[in-house]
Amino acid sequence: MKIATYNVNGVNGRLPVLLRWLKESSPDIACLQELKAPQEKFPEAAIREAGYHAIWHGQKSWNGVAILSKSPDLKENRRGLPGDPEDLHSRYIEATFKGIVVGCLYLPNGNPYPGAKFEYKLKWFKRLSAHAKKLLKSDVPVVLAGDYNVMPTELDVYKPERWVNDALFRKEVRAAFKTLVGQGWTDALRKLHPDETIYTFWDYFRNAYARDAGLRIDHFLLSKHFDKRLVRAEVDRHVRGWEKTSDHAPVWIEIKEGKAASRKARMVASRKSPEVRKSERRAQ
DNA sequence: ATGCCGTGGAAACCACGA
Repeated sequence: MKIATYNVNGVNGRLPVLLRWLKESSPDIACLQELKAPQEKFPEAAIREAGYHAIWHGQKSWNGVAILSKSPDLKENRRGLPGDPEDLHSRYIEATFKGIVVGCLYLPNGNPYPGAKFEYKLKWFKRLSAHAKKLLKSDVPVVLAGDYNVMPTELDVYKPERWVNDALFRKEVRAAFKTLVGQGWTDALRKLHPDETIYTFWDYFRNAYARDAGLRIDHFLLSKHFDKRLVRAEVDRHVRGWEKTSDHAPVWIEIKEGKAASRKARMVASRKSPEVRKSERRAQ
């Protein structure tokens, strides 16, 4: 099973590139970020034509996340993170697919530092960590994929010293990422490529892609259920070289369909919720 | 390394991204 994440930077402006990549890469699941489109302007028909079902949470002008799936067996769990009803940004959508929970996230950029946007980023990070902890506790296989807007270590930045006071690399943000991973998550790309320089983003200017002046900010965090199921983790970096392309490249993982996990998934899927049990007891 | 490019939306410029 192939699961991808791609910050498209405008789903309508990027549609030809997105469709070209979907056809070439053919992921089973694709998490998209930065749709930059209101709910009703998501290009659902074109994406269906390309063979994908979709759930999405749009927003006028900015943000916006979607999960695409070849199979119709994709059930939305939630949109938005719990913990702040005032937060109206479309930055999180979550679904269950074949017994796997897939969280698609677009963590706030946080610049400039210091400032309100940076504080918002840290708060959003805390809410993500709280939710991630609950997901781990549920003991269902979970994939948290998306644009985290964090370079976790110096290996993930072409020139670390230039980024120390940037919201993507500030020590508070790196610490937040470390705390999150410390709950028991696996950084899939790093697990399979421990010492490699890997980038997922290259700035549009200063010829950044040609100079390979990149950042690794798009990540896959996996629950322990995937420890023996993760087969590959790669960046489709050539896509960053296409005409009219996003400043991010797609990132993807390949996982084995493991029998144990399937049994587990079936068990979880058939488990009755406490509410259902309660109402059944009442009915007796 | 300062938004130099790119996107979207509203109004021929501005907000925002990383």
